[in-house]
Amino acid sequence: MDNPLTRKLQTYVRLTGADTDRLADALGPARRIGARIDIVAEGDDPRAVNVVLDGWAGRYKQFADGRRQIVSLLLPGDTCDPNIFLLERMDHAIIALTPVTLAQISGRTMQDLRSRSETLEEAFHREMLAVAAIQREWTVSLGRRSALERLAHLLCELHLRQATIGLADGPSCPMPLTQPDLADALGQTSVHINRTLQDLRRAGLVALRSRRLTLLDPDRLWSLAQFDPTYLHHTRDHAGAGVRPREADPAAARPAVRL
Amino acid sequence: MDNPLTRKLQTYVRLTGADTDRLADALGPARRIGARIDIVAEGDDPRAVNVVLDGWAGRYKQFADGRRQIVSLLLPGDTCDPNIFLLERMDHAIIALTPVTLAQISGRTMQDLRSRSETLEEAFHREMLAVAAIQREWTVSLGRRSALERLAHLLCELHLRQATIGLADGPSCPMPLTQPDLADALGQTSVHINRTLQDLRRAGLVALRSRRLTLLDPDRLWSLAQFDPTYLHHTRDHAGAGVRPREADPAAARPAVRL
DNA sequence: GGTCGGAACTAATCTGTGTTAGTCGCAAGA
DNA sequence: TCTTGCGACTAACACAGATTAGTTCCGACC
Repeated sequence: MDNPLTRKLQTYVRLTGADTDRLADALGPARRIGARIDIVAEGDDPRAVNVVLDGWAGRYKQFADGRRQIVSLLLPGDTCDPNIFLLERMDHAIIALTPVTLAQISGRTMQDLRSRSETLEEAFHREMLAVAAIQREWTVSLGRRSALERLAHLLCELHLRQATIGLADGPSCPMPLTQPDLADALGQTSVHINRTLQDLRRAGLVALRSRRLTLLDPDRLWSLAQFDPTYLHHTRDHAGAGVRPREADPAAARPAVRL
Repeated sequence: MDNPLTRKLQTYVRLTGADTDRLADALGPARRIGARIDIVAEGDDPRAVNVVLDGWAGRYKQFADGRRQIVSLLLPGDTCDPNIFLLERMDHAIIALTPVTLAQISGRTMQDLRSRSETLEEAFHREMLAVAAIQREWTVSLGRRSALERLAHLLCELHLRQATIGLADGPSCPMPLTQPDLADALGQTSVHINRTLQDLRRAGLVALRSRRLTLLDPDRLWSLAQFDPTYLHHTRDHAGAGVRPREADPAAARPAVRL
């Protein structure tokens, strides 16, 4: 009953006890997957919906010449798309970025769940909308944000997404991505990620060590990243977990923070 | 009955006459919107689902300092998300990139449509999956593709998406985007778009004038872009419309085409 | 407790793309 | 017909970030 998927969906709608029971029953047995192992390969026929219970995973596409782009991150409570079983072939792969615990929900069960509960149906729809919005925000980052803004924005997003499901401890939270992982997510090289991270540290905005992130000055970080959490579409209030900066100044034609 | 939305959904599932009739009835009266006008503004409460019947629109986000990123393109038959009415606030705006004809489906009607027909329900779900896949592919383009590959890839995508709904004429199709539009979609400047376009022309790969695109050498263009149409997830066969190159050589560790 | 491999970090150099500042052509309106 | 404005196009120069080639650090495993 207290699994991250339930907590996640609770941020969109108020689930009844019956809903959470059904959800818990729907989850298959937990599976452990080691770090750096593909959970799903490109070209697979996706038979079931995978739910991340613990650890981080990432969707990615890789070119023949080795270039790789991580296209989204799956944190605890995230699913590899509630409708994925409708497709015949995965167009991308999913890798465990840390050791990961997964549960599966079969396509059949998923359809049952949604047809039995309007609330769950709505929750999954909202979840899909939120995922789409995150993907759009990544597109914006890769297209128009500088290295510094891009990294700052991602760190804001990851902190908030974790705070929402109770995984943040005030201004700090897990951040198990390596610098090469960050590079593949942000469309850069690990060398440049390192430089940019140093800049953020030197500016006193974040601390990041032993896989743990602390937002030292959330206000200035949000402002630098022009981070507007609206896009995460959490309707019920969990956001920020004590780290909600005041409204950004809309008059600022440039990020308020420079380094 | 022969509207682009129907044609689009037909690429995913086989719709019955009853389905297409219901769809046609669901569409509200057509609305004309002039080029460069916002169809939906950021912050709006989305009451209904907009469907593009004619013309091109684009989702975008704009920063206070003027930087703009077009996050996706809406072609005829595309909807601004079948579930959008669940949200309270648009996190991005939608602009008419050409004069556009729209129809609306209210949230209520949309829910009716889907609850009355399993097939329509599945069609809309598949449509959402395809849209998500396109968004991921854009993320890959912005993150890891060079200017040349990026532009080539987008042109392939736009040609194929139009071919699918019967808007392409063999290897050529409408392409009403201006170079500044392309720049905002590809995360670049119009100056560089122009340079890159000249390169593609000089290589004899495409012709683009008076808002019309012709793929002069689709095989080499697909190969340059490493374009793999799987991600569009059209299960029924409309793709290519006579311009389907043979399978790309998976052994090629580098794009086969250089300039 | 050593060694091994990958992640963190640094520095020098290179380059793809941005910036700035134009010209030209064309289509819409006055 | 003349203007106006925007899109297509070009050139010179600047710079953010890539590339290459390391060294150091740390944790996992023998």
